[in-house]
Amino acid sequence: MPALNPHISVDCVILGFDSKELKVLLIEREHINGVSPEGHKLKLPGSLIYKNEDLDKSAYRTLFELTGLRDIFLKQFAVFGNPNRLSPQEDLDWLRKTTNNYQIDRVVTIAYYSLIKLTESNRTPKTIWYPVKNLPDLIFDHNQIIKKALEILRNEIRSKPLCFELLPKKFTIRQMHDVYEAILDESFDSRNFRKKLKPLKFLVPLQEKEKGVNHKPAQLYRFDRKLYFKYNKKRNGFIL
Amino acid sequence: MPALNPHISVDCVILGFDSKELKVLLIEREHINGVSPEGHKLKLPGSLIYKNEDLDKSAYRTLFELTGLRDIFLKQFAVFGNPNRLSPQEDLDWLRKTTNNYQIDRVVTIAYYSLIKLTESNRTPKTIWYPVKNLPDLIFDHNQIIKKALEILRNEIRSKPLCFELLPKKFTIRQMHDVYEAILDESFDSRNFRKKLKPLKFLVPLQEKEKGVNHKPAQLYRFDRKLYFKYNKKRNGFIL
DNA sequence: TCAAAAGTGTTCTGCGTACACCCATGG
DNA sequence: CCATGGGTGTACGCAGAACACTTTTGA
Repeated sequence: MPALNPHISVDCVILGFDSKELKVLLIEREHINGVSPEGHKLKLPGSLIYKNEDLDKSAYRTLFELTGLRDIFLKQFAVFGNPNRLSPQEDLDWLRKTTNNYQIDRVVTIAYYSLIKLTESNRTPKTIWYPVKNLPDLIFDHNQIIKKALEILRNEIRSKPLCFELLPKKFTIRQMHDVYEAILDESFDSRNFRKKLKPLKFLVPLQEKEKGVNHKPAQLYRFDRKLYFKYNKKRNGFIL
Repeated sequence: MPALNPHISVDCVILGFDSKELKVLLIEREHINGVSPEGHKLKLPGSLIYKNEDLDKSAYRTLFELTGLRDIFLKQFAVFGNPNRLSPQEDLDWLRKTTNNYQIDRVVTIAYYSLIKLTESNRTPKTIWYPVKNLPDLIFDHNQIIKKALEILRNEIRSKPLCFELLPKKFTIRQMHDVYEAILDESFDSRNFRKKLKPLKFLVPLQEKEKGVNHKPAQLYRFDRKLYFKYNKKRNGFIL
């Protein structure tokens, strides 16, 4: 294993949508000598970077190691560098014990966020998906990191095609609608919402409809990224 | 002097407006033993942080020490952590020589941007204001940092009251207009521009007009920050 | 036949945009 | 009296917002 850089870490705020609400991926603080520290505190997936590792690479690696997730979009969104962020003392003690050979003093963390669709397949034993409303107390400043991620997401989702990260490849208009409502915590008239989507050429209707629902089955669409970049080079606001 | 943390630095992209174009504050790379290194390379004001120093504090301190500027708004906007960013070798050699007692290996830098009005008073001997178009080659990845700062600024200035940072306390509509044109590199119809500003209650007209100009003197305004926050809590787009 | 969501159109209002002329001042 | 920018108003088109009913399916 390469040497760690004990001054800099990455933390990932992975947000998922289960067709109802927005959830964040948390993991249990690793046990020390097989014993769980008091309180079973939860944390974001994250770790110290390696000495010669690019920050983005480190974020992808960490996420994969801790959750098995890979090939998902990750975006750096903020830095948390308060000299006292490794508190309370109990949390710092835990960190020191789980990184044996390093003298941990102060760690500046680079925070990333990501969006993924939530299916049974990413509910591994290691990962806990927690609704973003009413989170429990997390380790260090992780509550604050999530809060900031949500603020940034709410701004970016209005002008970038982020919602497709939260949806399956084939999706219905209703699903898009629900994503926007869940993230922005605001409700949208479905007729007006559809009207806005109609002219968007990068929403390609498929020769396929929803199945096995006890109501009129909805048209399925896919997102065409190429068309998006072709027609939206200058576009400022995407939806709403 | 407190101990430095040789792993983390801050760099400040200070943008100024001289009523014509946007300029960025650069400083000369410090001399080594009184001898200027070859090429007289320029750099952003920035330095390593102290061991126990908050990142924002460090940015304010650094800026003050290197340029004499204080009490200006500074905002963290990105992190640059490429393991090879301290290149070319010549630049790294220079950095090592000017921070004698520290072993510099890899430095992750936290970048801040700021906006100020450009007057004779901030043109100190130490500072060089360089038009952001056609910058020379700067040290390390500083060209890239400035490019990113401009991208972010161009987005933020549309939805936040940043333009007032670039203007004197008393300003005319024309001056605001020029700021937007300079930053967004786009031209605006002056009648429509004024029309958009009319309803904004936080633009308070003063009992005072421009003086000493050889044309009809313009109304002076001030920006009322309290009114801004009162009326714009939910407002999404500010101008344009 | 019922429940549940899909899908469709019109009207009104407000905002962005295009565009031309007279006004006040200093030189 | 001239040059320079300050300051004003109107008409058009598009886009957002409000709002109700018919359709298709599974149970």
